[in-house]
Amino acid sequence: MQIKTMDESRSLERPESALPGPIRRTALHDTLVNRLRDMIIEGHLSPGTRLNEGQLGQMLGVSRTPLREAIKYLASEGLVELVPSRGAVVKRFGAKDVQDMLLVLGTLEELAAKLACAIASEEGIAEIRGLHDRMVQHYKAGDRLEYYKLNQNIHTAIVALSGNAPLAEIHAMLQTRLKRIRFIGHEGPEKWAAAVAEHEEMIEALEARDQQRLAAVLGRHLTNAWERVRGAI
Amino acid sequence: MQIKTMDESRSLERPESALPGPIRRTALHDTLVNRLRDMIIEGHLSPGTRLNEGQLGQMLGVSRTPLREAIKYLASEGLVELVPSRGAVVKRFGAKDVQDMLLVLGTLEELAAKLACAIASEEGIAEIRGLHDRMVQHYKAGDRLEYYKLNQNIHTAIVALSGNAPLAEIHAMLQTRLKRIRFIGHEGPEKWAAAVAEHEEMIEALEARDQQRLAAVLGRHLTNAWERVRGAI
DNA sequence: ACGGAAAATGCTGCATACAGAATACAAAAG
DNA sequence: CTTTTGTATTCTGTATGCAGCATTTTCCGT
Repeated sequence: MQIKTMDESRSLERPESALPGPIRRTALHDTLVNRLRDMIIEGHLSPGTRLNEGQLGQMLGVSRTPLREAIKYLASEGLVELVPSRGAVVKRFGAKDVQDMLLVLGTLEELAAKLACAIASEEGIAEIRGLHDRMVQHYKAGDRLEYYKLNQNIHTAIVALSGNAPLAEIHAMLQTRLKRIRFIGHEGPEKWAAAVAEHEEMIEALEARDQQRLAAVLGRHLTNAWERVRGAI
Repeated sequence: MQIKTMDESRSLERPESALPGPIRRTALHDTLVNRLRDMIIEGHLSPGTRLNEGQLGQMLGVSRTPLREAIKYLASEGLVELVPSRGAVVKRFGAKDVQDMLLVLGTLEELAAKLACAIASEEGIAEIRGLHDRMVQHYKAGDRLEYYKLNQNIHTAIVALSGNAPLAEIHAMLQTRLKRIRFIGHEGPEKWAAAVAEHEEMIEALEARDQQRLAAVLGRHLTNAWERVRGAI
């Protein structure tokens, strides 16, 4: 076998058009990945079920080829499991898996908190304060779904403030895996209130750039998250 | 319907898939993923180069379809980047990316160290001691490649001792991304000796189940790793 | 000669087609 | 009635073909 180094394609600098991007050309791949992810997270594809390619492709209006590629992508993300000659099945998480993931997630968020306190811009912090305020409004209105979405966004935004791209990427992956679990965990009013209070403290610590306090409350927040979902598994 | 959880087929020692190998028992997908990974890590596909599907498929003896699926998998792993209408290019890491990844890797290893000290079995620790001793032998023999492999294996094994599967998985992903970088970083004799000494201290701390010391030396080890490779980027 | 537009080439993205494996079902033997 | 075996169907795994986009080359006008 001859493996020769492939000829170097030249610079290939991507246009990197950040903002002016109309949703003009979105590759089908991304669309499929997102739709499949949503179907798994929202429970339309429950854990353990096999992903029938023909059926699923017809349902989504695409052929099997791009669908299979999307499934392989999700497999690497850890949402589905590839079984030889038998296709893909939605991965199921046991209680220990969830606990382990929350532990890692908490550690990553603590790291992100330290970095964010050190280097975040004032605008970035203000943005998170804005997200938080909107989240509180949804909480007062009793809108669980919107609350939930903003909650996730806040955690993601804090990690993004760390300026560490790989950290943000891994955090997003773990959060995605846990979304399905959290989707189930419907905590009672008192625990919900406690979660909101923790968030308030988080924002205050961030605004004060208090690394220790932010890391501590994040750790507590994740521990409590485990308490909230442990019954639902 | 029973779902049996398949065990890891990720072996440490890959049989270095021979060319005429009609090993049709393993799924082609895994084979392709591994071979592409190796080609990227070992530099046969340098960062920035486009992955030409036709050419690569012919080179590897497969058609484009399974190759594309493998590429999508690697994209989710972060080794290649998908550019719409232009295929996949080998991701290039800047100095900051490497530094960021090492920071996350260090944090994860510190977490793993704490867990491992708490729950590892004596056999598990003894096994790592064995790996370490073999590594030292290769060091004394001046065999860089074998030393390097055992070095990676030791870190992987420590993380595995934590008993936290998601942690191990993410750690492996990051380590894979960094393999290409470390493959380049040929440190001089004195730094090499320092690295070995750090490893010796790691093992001692693990055998003593000293969480603080193990976490500390792991952090120092990763910081030094950054010093060793920063020139090569 | 020089600049620019239009044709040409190569590659990706997607759909379809085909072969082999796994499962389900049915019939026959104990 | 249970078990086993042979067959049929469904689904996965892989190959191939075609259309569209990106880039390069060519050719014409100035």
